[in-house]
Amino acid sequence: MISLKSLAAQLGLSITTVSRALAGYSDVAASTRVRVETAASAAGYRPHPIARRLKHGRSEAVGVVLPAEPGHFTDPFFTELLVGLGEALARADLDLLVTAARPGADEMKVYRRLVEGRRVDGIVLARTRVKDERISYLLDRDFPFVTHGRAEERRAYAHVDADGTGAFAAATQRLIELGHRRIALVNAPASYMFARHREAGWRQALAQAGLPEGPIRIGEATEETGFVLVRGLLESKDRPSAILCATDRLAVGALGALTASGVRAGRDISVIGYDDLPIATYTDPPLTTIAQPIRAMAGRLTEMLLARIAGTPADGLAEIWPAELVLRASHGPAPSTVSSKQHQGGIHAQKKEPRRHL
Amino acid sequence: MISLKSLAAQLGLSITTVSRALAGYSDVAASTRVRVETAASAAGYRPHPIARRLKHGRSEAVGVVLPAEPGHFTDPFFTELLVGLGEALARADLDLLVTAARPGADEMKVYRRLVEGRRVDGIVLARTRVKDERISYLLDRDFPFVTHGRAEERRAYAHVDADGTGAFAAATQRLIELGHRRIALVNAPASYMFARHREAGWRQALAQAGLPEGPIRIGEATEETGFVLVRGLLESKDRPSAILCATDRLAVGALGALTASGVRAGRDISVIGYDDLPIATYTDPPLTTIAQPIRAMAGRLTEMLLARIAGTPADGLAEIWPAELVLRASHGPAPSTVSSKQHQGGIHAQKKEPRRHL
DNA sequence: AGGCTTATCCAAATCGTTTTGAATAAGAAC
DNA sequence: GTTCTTATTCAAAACGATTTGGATAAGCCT
Repeated sequence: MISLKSLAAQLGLSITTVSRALAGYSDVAASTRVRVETAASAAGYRPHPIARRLKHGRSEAVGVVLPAEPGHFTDPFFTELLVGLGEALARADLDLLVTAARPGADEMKVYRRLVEGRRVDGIVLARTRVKDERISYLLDRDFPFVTHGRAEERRAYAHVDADGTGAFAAATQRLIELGHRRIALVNAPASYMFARHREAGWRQALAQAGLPEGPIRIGEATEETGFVLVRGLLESKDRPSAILCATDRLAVGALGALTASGVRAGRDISVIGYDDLPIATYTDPPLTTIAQPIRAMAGRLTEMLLARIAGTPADGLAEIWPAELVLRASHGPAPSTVSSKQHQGGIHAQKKEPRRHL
Repeated sequence: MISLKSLAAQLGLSITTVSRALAGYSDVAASTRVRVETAASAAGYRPHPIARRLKHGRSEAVGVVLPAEPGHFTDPFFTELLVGLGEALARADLDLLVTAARPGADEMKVYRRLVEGRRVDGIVLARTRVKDERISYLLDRDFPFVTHGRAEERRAYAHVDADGTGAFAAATQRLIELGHRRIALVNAPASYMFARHREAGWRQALAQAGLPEGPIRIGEATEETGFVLVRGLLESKDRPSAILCATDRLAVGALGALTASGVRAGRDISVIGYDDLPIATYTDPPLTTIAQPIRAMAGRLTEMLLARIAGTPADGLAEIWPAELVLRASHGPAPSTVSSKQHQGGIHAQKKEPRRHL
């Protein structure tokens, strides 16, 4: 509310001295510094952020663009990332600017507005795509940014990603050990890098076991898609005994489709998801899934972004974090082997081995 | 990238003229205006937002504070609100500033930072509480804000809310019509205004039917709470035949508890939620719940906030919107009456009466 | 021709900081 | 007593826009 000018007038000092006293410069007498500091805190003085930003040529803000699909709710993954970023950025005294844009035509306009309108000092990208126009645009402009996820891009860019390939390979391998021979993949569109990684993990484990690839179905990562795709899978002739879903939302829809068809999830058909949403514990049966520490990753992304803004080159800033397989009851032994083998995994999995790292 | 100064120099005009030409003032010759406009668009000139903000004394931003519970994911309701606000604000060329704060001690500090640090021109509040410190603080300061939800506050404040009372009364009444006599309420903490409203609706319908109040259980609005509370309810001596849950997340936990106890939801015990999250269609059974048009409400909230920022008094700015009961299969006739009466509602409810307004 | 509009342009002030480059005074060194 | 440090303070110039209050010149009227 009070400005530096009035504070200076009130103290009988120049604006310069007051400013420098508060900024901790050594060229102001200790006695005046104390006098200024007490007056400042008494008056509740805070430097006007906008004036400081103008002077410094920085916006002290970081941008995130939420994908605003017309009908759908936003993925909880995004919110979680947002909270993590918000907390970490607040510590660095940076604002988090959130925009919503429907992916497609509008989207790049929104990014251009942020960058060319100098509204933010840096950008956080998520849900990266294989050929990600946003990444090439920001690299071209040499604008600081970090991504959650990777992309096909030869130039270096700062990123943190979960090892979706490793996680899905481990999940697939576990299903194979449980006797499953036809393991389907319900995936998000191949344009998303995370979909590609998870698919690679699935393929890798199948190949390693010498198994043929199970059926693949692809659609947007929503519950509805999961429902529709799995319903189709149940009717197909190469009906799988296990289904890997690229996200928990797909898995929830998958469980719904199984239930609607009278198929017992975790017994007749195993389902594994990815994200470990809070819902996953309370589906019927509880969903076996893969967890990534989103908030911690958001913290690391923030550190990287601050470094990039400060001028650090992107070269070394790349980390792949392990993702954790969370065993619950939506998976179990393949039906054909259930009589011969001891029941492992399945409904008791959670008790026996509550959480295990990859 | 280019400043007004350099653009003016390039054109051989003064800064003033260029500025006024672009702002559309009448005191610049038509010919110069065209010349300026073409040069500006050729150079890709955009006024530096920070400079404009400093000059205008506005921050051109609106703040929202996300509740960042340490362990839990953020409620999808909030994200949906965020997306709606983001879209509407972008149209008004305002930034949306998102901060995360754990409710409690930190929280007011965050709001004070936004207000006293002049970081935003207005604030959007959600999940209002009965005695809401945030509201009284903002009113005391005469700072523009709008709320999703109401509070106990005699002064006027701009708000949009759903008629949770009406919706829960209608839901309860429907359960009563289906023969339920003991209808429990699994509620969020009474400090939340939405919890109080929904409870009032439940009470109202019970009183109107001359029924005694069923058991009440209260806890934070998470799946886990719903699970724990409903498990307790099943063991209690006054076990209900229907459970109203204040949110879908509670309802999801409730369904989990029923399943874990071998109780058939929608047949043995009816469950109704509130929010119509995407998950609600895919629970087993699909969840009967109440939907509010969050994005549209966010749009209206934005309009109100813009008006408040422009100086409109808060007096007339108050709207209660109807909420829609979405009939699915998690509710049905009370078990004791199922043999005598025709099966109505229940699993077929969705087909017979897919969506009905209150 | 002198006065009055009208049209067009611009210098300078302002928003609230930060920072550069002195200016001043006091004490130390000669 | 002069010069040189050192300590302390401040005026003024930025940052990039908007806006006030002229200034200038041309056209019109009497």
